[in-house]
Amino acid sequence: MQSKESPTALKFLQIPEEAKRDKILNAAMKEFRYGYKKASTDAIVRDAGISKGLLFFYFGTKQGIYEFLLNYTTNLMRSDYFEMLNLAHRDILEGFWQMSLLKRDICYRYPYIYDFINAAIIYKADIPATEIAQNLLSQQNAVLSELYAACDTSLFRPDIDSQKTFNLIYWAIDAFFGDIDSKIDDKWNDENYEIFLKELREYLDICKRCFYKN
Amino acid sequence: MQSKESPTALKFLQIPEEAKRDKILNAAMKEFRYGYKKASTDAIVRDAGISKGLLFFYFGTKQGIYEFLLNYTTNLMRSDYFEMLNLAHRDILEGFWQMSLLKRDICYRYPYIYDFINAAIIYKADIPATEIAQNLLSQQNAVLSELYAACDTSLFRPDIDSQKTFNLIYWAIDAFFGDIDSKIDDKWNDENYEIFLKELREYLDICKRCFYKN
DNA sequence: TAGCATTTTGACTAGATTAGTCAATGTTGA
DNA sequence: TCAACATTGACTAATCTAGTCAAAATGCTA
Repeated sequence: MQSKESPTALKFLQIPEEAKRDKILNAAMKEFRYGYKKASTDAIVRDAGISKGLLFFYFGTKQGIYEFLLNYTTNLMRSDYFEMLNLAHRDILEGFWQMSLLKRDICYRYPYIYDFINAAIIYKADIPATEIAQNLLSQQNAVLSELYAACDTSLFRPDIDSQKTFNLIYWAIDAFFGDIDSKIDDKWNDENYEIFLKELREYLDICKRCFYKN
Repeated sequence: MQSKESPTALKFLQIPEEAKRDKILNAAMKEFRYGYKKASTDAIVRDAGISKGLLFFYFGTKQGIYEFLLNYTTNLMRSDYFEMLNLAHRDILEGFWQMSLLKRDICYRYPYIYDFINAAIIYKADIPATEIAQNLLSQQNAVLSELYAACDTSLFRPDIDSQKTFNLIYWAIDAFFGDIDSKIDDKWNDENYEIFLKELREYLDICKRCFYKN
């Protein structure tokens, strides 16, 4: 009853060990970081520690891997962003704080997920299944707009353009993540988690003091 | 008297037309954007509009191209940063303003130079001639430290850590550049130059009002 | 005009890499 | 013991790789 071509990569989803699944996903995200064409399936299997045959047993084709990855990451981000939007106070700094916690969790599990998603957006030229990538892009932009719309800008200093204030806060957090990422080689672990949270909180406090009323 | 192996790519520097030189440099930077191994010399010549033979006539080997590029960009950045440090007022916002003007000029001429340099720093693993790349990295870090050292932090609000204030300003400018880059497809031209300057100035003014005394 | 040096070409090579296959082997549970 | 499934890795044909080189184009001098 089960077709040979498995468009939803059923076989892959049936792997019982989550750790193995994630190892394959991470290897694939890492390799697709620079777009579709430059990625090598040999490199993926080498990195994931599985055989060539198994990868194609799971996904059928290279394009199959890529499309599964696009869907997987899109859904992951979508559910997390929705959660964030629900949690978010109208105080945008609290919203960003929640988002940062989610982002940190995602990056801990999938260190290359943002690289992968950015590549999908930037290098759409050499990528198949563009509709999905396009969706992803508009979705990402939509989240920022929604956040801004939900944000109580009356908390901001009245003498400064609130969209620009919003951008400055967003950029600060984004750059802080980038800075941390470049400093940590083995990416995230539990001991630098606390340091990270403490420092991030300090930056958010500065933003509050500088960009908010009083 | 002239050796067959030309380590300094003399032949290339002797090209009279600057436009042709830049076209080759840009094609190479674009292709080396993801590190050394993933770059294809075929792609470079295709993009630069020259023949395969000519590229190797200029640079000898693929590694020759890469090393020349590393040297070229390092020197370019070094001279510009030195100029900036001289120009920089002790008011860091004015220093960043000068830096932004230089950066814009560089990106106008070499759209992929920052991608190239970042790749050299991040993916040092797959790159030959690591000493040069290492130099580049420490140089880049040194510039930020020098800027901070030269900066008159007494202009900042006294109730906020001045290193963090410095970082926030730097990050804002950096993210602003990134944001502009992602919006402009054909990168820079003369008409969006004015818009860019105006908006950047606005962000710097906000920084002044929020992070400086009074 | 001829003649020489320099610049430029692109077809060519040998070797590496590519996505994808498949018969064989390992593993599981009943 | 056996059958269903998971996993392997050597293998292929096609493409891509860095680098070569004889030939052609161009510029320069006289």
